[in-house]
Amino acid sequence: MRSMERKRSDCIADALEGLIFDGTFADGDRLDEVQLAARFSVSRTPIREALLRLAQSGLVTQIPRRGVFVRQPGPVELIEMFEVMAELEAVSARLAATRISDKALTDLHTANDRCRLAVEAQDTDGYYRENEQFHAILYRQSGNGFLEQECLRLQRRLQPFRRLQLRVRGRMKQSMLEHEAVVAAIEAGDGERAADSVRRHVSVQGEKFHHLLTSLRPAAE
Amino acid sequence: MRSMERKRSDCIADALEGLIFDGTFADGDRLDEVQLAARFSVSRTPIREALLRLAQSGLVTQIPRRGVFVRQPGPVELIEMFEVMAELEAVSARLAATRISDKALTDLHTANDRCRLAVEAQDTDGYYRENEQFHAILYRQSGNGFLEQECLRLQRRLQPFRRLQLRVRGRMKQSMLEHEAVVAAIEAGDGERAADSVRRHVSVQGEKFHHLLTSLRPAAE
DNA sequence: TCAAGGCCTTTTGTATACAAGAATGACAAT
DNA sequence: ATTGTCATTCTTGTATACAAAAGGCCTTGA
Repeated sequence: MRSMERKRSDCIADALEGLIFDGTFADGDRLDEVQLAARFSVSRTPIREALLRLAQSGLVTQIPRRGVFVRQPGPVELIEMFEVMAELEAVSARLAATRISDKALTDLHTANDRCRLAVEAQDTDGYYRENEQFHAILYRQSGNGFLEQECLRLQRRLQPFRRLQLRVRGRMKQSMLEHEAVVAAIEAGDGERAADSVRRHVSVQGEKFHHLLTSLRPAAE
Repeated sequence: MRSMERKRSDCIADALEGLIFDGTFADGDRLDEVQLAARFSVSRTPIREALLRLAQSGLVTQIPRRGVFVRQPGPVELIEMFEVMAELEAVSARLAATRISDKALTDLHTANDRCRLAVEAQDTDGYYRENEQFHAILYRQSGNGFLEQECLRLQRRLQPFRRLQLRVRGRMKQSMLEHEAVVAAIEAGDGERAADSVRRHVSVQGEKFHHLLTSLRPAAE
């Protein structure tokens, strides 16, 4: 197995991602290299490499000779991202419907059962985790490794927002029902129906989130 | 407008991309930092930043404490990438069919006309350029800026391979016919038909490329 | 008082210096 | 002869030093 050790800059990048996600750094904040260097007790070099990675994944924008700034997607961009996520996942499901293995199908059922348990226990974090697992199986069973990676990438980017919308009352239960529809379609080997189910499932997330946004900021521009 | 100046490391990243695409650096080659620094007459720092960017976009893999190595996608991964490209473009077309503006529709016709001229002139490079323009209009008219960016990103990654498959005899003419079908569907506002046309159009590219690959290496593993 | 220009500070971008890990080669022991 | 171990060396990862550019602030002139 090849070296699993990660560079300091990678750890820092992950840490910064977390700090952005949990709101420590808000949208528009400038990330000062020397401050961060002090905070992590390293020199500017690994900080810069970490920031470069974040810039590539779109979490920050890098304005030459000015600095890097946190860049949270606005409402419009978020809706766009959810739309793309929905389509990517729909493709995954369509492909998975015909390519899925028997074992993976049972895994899918298992994941869904765990989701149900989490719903009954009102365990939002648990539901979030098992839900991710459910979707990850679909990505994997698309039989397209590249598609799988792209799905995971976007899912990761949308993570904090997906999490938020789960807080909407009754959302978890509804989400479960949508899962059932997806599983049924996959089990029937009906690619188009699976795609539609998943697309709707993810689109709803985007809509819920949008609703949440507008209700939180009634007088925003 | 915000600063258009690019850092040296960005230029180097672009240059390295070119060197990888044109085969100067073959698959598996190690990219030595000091050699590259000498070649570009800079220090290791901007080289490292450039390599980091390439690693993020997947052109090279970075093995900690070992170095970075050129990583061209193998046949399997290429097919996977073309499949995803086809689906992304299909989504673009489906959305564009209902969202496209009148002006963009005429632009689409114009781009297609230019493609036709290039075909008649047997101008492969010209066709490639105008074809790109044609597709770019579709991305843009999806009305989803994020989707547009993702399409452009993947298109860029597949660029050298798309170019290759155009060399197949009669491919340009067939490609033109497929374009016509796409335009017709878009004009009719039929999203599903547009999506199917585009999906087929791009899938064919992948298949042609695959055929080209296997014919070039008849005894490969 | 306000505006314009220049200096100074602050911060990024690049170069170099240093440290630590990995590969390679030699040498010894079985 | 082969294998294992140690040391040397080469390369990457990190720290620091230096340069250049952007922004702020003060001064000065109208």
